[in-house]
Amino acid sequence: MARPKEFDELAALDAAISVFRDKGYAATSATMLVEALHIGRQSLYDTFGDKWRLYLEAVRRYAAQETEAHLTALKTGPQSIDGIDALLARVVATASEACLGVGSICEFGTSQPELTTIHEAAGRRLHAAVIERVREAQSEGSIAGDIDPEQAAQFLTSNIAAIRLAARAGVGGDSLLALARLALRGLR
Amino acid sequence: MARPKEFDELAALDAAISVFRDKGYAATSATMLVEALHIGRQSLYDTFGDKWRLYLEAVRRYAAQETEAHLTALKTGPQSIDGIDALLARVVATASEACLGVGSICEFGTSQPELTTIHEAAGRRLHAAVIERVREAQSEGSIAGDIDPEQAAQFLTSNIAAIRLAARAGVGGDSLLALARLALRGLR
DNA sequence: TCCTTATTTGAACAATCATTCCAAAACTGG
DNA sequence: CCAGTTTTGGAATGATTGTTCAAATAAGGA
Repeated sequence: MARPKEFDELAALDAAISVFRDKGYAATSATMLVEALHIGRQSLYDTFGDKWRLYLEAVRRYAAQETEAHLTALKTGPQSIDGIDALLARVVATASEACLGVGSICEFGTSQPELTTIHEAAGRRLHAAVIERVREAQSEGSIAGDIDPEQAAQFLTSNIAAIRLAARAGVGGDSLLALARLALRGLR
Repeated sequence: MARPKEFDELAALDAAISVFRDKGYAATSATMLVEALHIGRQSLYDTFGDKWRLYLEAVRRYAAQETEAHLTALKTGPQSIDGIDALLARVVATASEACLGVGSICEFGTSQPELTTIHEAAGRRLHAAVIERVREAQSEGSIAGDIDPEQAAQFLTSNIAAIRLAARAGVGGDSLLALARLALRGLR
């Protein structure tokens, strides 16, 4: 062995995430990536293959990080509804940065199987956790019992995307908070 | 005067809309546009200027068409709540096609003033109509009186985007309907 | 019918794209 | 200090990008 790896691969991925999240895939050039990751062109291709594979890896990492943060927020509070509330509050608080998940869905829809697989994996994980939390909240009486927990979970995750989209459209923080509050109100 | 125009400019714009709406701006090439619009390259540039101006024109036309359709749906039914219901139902029914508005927001956020202007113009128009309808529904008793009509309107338009985003992510029609129903439930 | 004026068409433009080759520089383990 | 490997930047790849030039085509009005 001689020289070990000189750059942090995960840090480079994070840099890629921040480029892709606000430029999208198509509008991001290899040159932009080289500058943002602070590594040489060849290192980029050696490490990540090509632009598409780097994108997939970035989305994968972003989805994992984001899902983890969501699950952590979900665990908040004495009551289950507090966790759901914390989840939405976190989304509002972080809404100033574009969501790579939303961007990725918008740009590619379900046309790229490799991408869809990533979204579905992260989606299922969050979905299951939200469903469980909704069920608990129902037995605690803070969510109406006549609501299908699965539909409620879909509604919540869908409204998370909606809040982020509204933020990207320029809607202010106060209004985003109102969106979160009304979404919750629908489940009472 | 010599030769009249050989192609329908508005039909060409509609073709441009359908390309941009499912490829996005950056991933759409001039060649793709030429093929989709069924006009020569030069005719395209003579008529629309360049790719960006064509995009702006497409978004403008799409926004106008979509706003009009929304306003029409809003007028439905004996009660005001029926109009709101029809609005959401239409969104669910047409959700299989990508929304150029959502795509445009996702791709550019508020970074392009010319684009933001278009969105805001269409947004204000729909927003005002929804607010009015919400107020009526409140006096008819089908929407809770303690809800701020402005926030309710924002919530509704935001959920319209959410439904379209969910559809783009592959969520089925039944689930989309459930999303619409839960959104409405939040206002009761 | 000829001329004028648009429109269309296809070739050509320079620029940029993602990607690869290559050789020099940088660095660590031995 | 040397060996060996990784990183790096520049040059070059062929393909595609958005855009324009120039000639050909067509349809009024004269």
